[in-house]
Amino acid sequence: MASHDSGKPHDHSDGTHNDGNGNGKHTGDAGRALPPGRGAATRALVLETALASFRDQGYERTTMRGIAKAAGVSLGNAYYYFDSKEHLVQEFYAAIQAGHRQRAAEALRSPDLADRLRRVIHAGIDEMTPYHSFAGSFIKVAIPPTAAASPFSRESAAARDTAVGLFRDALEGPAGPSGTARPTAPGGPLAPDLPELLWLAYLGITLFWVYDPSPGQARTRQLVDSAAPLTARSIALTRIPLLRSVADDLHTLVSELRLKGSRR
Amino acid sequence: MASHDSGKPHDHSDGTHNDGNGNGKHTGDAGRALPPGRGAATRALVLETALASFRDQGYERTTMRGIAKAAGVSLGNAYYYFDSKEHLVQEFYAAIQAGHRQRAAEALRSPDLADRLRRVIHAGIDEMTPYHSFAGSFIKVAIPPTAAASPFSRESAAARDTAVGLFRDALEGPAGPSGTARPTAPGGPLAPDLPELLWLAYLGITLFWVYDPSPGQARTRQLVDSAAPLTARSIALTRIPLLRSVADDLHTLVSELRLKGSRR
DNA sequence: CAGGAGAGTTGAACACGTTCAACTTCGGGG
DNA sequence: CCCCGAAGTTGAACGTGTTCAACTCTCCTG
Repeated sequence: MASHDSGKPHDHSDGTHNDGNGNGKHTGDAGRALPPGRGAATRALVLETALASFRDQGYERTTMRGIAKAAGVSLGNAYYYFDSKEHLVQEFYAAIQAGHRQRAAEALRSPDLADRLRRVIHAGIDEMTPYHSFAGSFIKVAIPPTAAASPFSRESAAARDTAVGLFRDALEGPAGPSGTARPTAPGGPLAPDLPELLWLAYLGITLFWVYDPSPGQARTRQLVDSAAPLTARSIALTRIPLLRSVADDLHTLVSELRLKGSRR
Repeated sequence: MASHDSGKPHDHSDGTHNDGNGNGKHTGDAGRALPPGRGAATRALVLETALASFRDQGYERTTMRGIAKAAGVSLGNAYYYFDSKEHLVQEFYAAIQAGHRQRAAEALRSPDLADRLRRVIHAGIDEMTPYHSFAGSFIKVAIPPTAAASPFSRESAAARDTAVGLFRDALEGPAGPSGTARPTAPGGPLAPDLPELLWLAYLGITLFWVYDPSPGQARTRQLVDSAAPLTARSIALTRIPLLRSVADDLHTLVSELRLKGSRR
């Protein structure tokens, strides 16, 4: 059932890809509310209400009826903009990831690869920390491979690309004075795959974090501190046959998973 | 709410641990139906019906009302024996794990550690394979750390111990002719933790399997074939400082996770 | 044999996520 | 000025997991 993907609100122009502007997330605040879609304000209102509810009630206790009521719209209206509660969670992830990107900006300027990795990952954990108590319920929505909120889903493609790009930047390091070549770009036979592999490892760390019962998730922090320099060192050693073959296996795997993700 | 854990059916003797017989899972078939608890037959009936429904409809499409109807009992009666749909899934996991244990028996007789590991893990995948298409929804129930069906939950303690024991057996290898010392028991500084670590790795492989889109999950099979000998080799190398420190980190982590699991 | 305590069982009822046919609003063409 | 179609909006209704007060049955006690 429901094999056709809808994308309800702005779905004019049947077959085309809707590249132009269509996806007007939210207008500035509440100023001009006409050209970018009259319902954009409503959409933004519902979304903000939902995110706030997620923030201080968690996933389970957040109710579609509650969101609608708090936003002052009808239940059905919330569903007009978001196909499901799960899609709301997807937006939640997107928001977190935008925050991650922002927090990580400074870390990317470090000259040392291990340091960049370490700080980028810590930045992600910083961003997620307020939600740790709800993480268990949130991850439930993201885990099923067929879920829209899955990191591998087609719906998450944009967020995924941004996240992978973040690790690409971390690998490449800061650009020198204008025109200078990057000093620390790591080479190696599987360099093109590294951003995605690091992102995958980051997902693993996130899973670890979800289960981490230590106060303030200190153990996750420690894991990051240990793993970052080790990873940086390993990257320099990908020429060694043993590591090389493991990396090749991982590469093939990631390719297949990517295939799966783009299908749905 | 509902902070008190019930364990409804056979809950006589308030404070004691209920060690004697209490947990009569199912009587033989339908013969004598008196001493082991009059409702044991009903419980078994509901459970079997539920497992069958899981098997050929998956988790989502299986309905508590559907189970009750198919079993010929009322909805509330099903809830009398199983606190929630999730607890039914937990029994499902237990059943799979029992099947795993059985399938793995032969593999444990191999004299080579890598071979034992490989075959034990393959046996587990064999057991799960019929459910791969539903695995996404099943794992959703097991992922939240607070879930009863979580591998780390107190409710899963028995199943967890059995699974860890399976890997302990795989590590120790077959006993020689009666009275002979085991030939291949691996030593090393963190030997006591190895069973649990292997079980943890097995969970990771299971997660991989859930996401594996390759036909027949061939890639998971290949991963197992690659990882098993590599793991066996690594176990012999735990004296090397680098691996040793990683192992120590993992040890502390596992200890903390175990704490978390026993709380709830 | 009467009584009763507890296991076993029932179906109504609740809150939730989701769907849907109908209604309202709005902008532009006749 | 009216009207039309699309965007936006509404609340009822469906099926779900779960809870609960009440009922029946069984067996033991007196």
